[in-house]
Amino acid sequence: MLPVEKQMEIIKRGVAEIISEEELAAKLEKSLATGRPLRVKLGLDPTAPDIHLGHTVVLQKMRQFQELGHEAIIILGDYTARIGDPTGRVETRRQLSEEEVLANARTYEKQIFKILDPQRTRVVFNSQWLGSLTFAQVLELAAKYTVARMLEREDFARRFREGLPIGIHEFFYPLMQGYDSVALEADVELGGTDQKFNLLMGRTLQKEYGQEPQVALMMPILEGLDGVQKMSKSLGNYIGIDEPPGEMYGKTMSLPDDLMVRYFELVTPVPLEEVRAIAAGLASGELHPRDVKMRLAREIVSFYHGREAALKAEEEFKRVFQQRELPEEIPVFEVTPDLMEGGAVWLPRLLHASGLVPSTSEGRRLIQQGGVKVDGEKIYDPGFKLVPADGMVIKVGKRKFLRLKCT
RNA sequence: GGAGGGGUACCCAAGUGGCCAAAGGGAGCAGACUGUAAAUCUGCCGGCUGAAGCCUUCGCAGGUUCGAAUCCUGCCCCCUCCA
Repeated sequence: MLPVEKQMEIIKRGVAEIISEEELAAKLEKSLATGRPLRVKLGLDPTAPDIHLGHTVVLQKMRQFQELGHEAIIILGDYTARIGDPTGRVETRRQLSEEEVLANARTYEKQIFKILDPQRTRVVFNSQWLGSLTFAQVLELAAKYTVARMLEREDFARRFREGLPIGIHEFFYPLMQGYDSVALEADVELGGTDQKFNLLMGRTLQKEYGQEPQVALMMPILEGLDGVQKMSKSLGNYIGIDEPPGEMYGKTMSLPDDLMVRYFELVTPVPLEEVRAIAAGLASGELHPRDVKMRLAREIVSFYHGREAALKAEEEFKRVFQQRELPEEIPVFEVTPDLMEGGAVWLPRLLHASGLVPSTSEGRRLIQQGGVKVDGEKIYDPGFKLVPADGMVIKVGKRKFLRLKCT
């Protein structure tokens, strides 16, 4: 194991807040002395099984703990998921069946292990202990906290202040999550900054149950592709870790420049000194932002798909977006007779039929805006009738291609 | 239980009888430029065989009116204050 100072440096990379650093150092000290690794806990809600880069911020941190020799414990909140987290609350979230939770959990595991070392990861379900609590035990747990203190939570406080509804049972979520820490005797709990209250709850409850409180380590919430809102699937501004290399690479390239350093720090394994050098290089103008972003894209794709796939994605990106050439693979669309009128096909209809655009009107608009090319030639006439030829290539916008097939 | 406020397009948010397919912002898309699917600027942004006209949209269902997102009735949902 590395000396405490060195461990601290690695652990502190990218973190938003640690409560508290002194306690963490003390725990590391003790761990080093006794040879007992720290138990690092991370709770995941297996309702939405698709992991994107935003989720990986905290997983990367967990990986760093693993690499330092500590014990990673992933809690799958199946118990929570089956009750149905009401936080979204506009439409009451559907309860998940046991099978669904298990299926999601399996998907989750598969994805998590793209980042974590499965040999050194313990995955547990919190139904294991929460499911067997009696009502009396639940009351005992609930009695350890007060409504006033619950309302300290920013989220609850805001909703309370603004008169938004808070379900009584919602008060139990922090309690349940905190109880997980008690059940596991966690040393450290990881989470996003939005989890602060819940992480602190773990500390409070551990003390109540006579344990040494865990260290709460919060990671920042990663901004999505738009650079403003948090990365989320529903906002569509995400990079999924199961996405194909080309998509991943391209999406990374569409990040606003300002976010590059942050991404290096939070979602890549690039060493800290190097990240600092990159930041400095960008600030001084020594490094070209585009090249830095390409490096970022390469790092991200490599992490999930390997070096080779990353380089291939990069070649493809250069070819299509820098040299404006055709991509290696173009989906083929067969022009069927029913689309044709007198040997030709109305271009917007073709675009619509092939799925390149959602409607012919949209196709017409794109044409008028100069967004459609046929064999490299821009078409401006929305009434354009195309006489299709085998192998003809249609380009819509910057990224959509289609090769025609005629029979 | 009583009094009041509100539900508008992907999101936020204007609009309170015709000028509303509905301001503005964000997101998204396209073009120009470039350094990339950055930034900036410009345009588009319900649907329709093609820009004229038509069809469908402002919580849901009816009604008044030549005409309704806007007025009336009922219903559903959300919020505030009081109890």
